[in-house]
Amino acid sequence: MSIIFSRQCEYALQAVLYLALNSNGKMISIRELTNKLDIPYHFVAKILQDLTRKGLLVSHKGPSGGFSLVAPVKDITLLKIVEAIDGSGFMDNCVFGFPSCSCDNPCAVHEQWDKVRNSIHKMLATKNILEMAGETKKPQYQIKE
Amino acid sequence: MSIIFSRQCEYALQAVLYLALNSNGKMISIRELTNKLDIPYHFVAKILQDLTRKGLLVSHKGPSGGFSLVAPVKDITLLKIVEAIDGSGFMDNCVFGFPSCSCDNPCAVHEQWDKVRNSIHKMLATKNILEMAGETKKPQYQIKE
DNA sequence: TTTATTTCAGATAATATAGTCTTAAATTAC
DNA sequence: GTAATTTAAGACTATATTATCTGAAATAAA
Ligand code: FES
Ligand code: FES
Repeated sequence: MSIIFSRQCEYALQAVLYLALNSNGKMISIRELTNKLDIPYHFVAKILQDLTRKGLLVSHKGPSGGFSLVAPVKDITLLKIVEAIDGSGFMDNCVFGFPSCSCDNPCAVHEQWDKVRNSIHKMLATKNILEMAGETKKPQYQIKE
Repeated sequence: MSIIFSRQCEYALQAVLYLALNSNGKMISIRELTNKLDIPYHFVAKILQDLTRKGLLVSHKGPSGGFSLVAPVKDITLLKIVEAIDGSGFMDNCVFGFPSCSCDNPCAVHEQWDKVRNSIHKMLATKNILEMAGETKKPQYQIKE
């Protein structure tokens, strides 16, 4: 688990990136996806269903069914996926866990943390999924045959 | 819970900062500390014992006993506390949760994440606890009479 | 129409994290 | 020495997160 996201969220990110890279028109099944990425079938199934309900994916049942990204891929950023799973405000809390995080009564690292927050936000929000896909060099995503 | 640390770790940070601000030679009891910070007594007790075993705090039993920071306060950074609780390598993982995080086969945000990592490291490692204490403006730490 | 494939939904189990309770041991103050 | 205070340690409970299992519903292909 990365320090910033839940497992669910990580799986969501991996899956969406896989869809962006490997679905050329066709749909991709949970089976293929979880096999390739080596992540748990049923658990990920639930996550994909969730993302579908939230309008980020489309699904289709039956043979040759599966999941794919919704049409306007350019609008999908990592941030949208993260917010769909971990909720917006996933970065609003104080590093020390103090009840409130504000400039009025800051903790010792509030100012620096604010900069880190901005960096993370930029990291998640500036590129869309297709652009992300191009920059990924993970063996799991090597398109085969 | 902040996105980067466990509850345990947050409590540890809060507690150590409290000790830095409020112990003027004397020891501070778990009771006082957890009351002031409004955090769970027994749970925090265990954390403080842990930090004591790891040499960051000293403890003393009996009336007027309690905890205080070890002598060379200048050497104690947030990073040391975090590493004592969440372990070192708490920041080594890939944002996407991919099995390995390296420059050889980077994910789409690896490069940017590396910068964030450095910022966080700097945030935790550059100032010692006493310096931190001075910059904190939380009502919980208002020193009373 | 039948069969195979696939998502969908809900129940259940396993694990990790957070938090509590109880008793013992040490120490101080009287 | 006795009583009060405080940390130490271990068992226990609660909650959240992660993961699995089962069966139903939809769909496509034969
Ligand atoms: S108050 Fe601590 S990060 Fe904002
Ligand atoms: S490979 Fe993803 S952050 Fe390094």
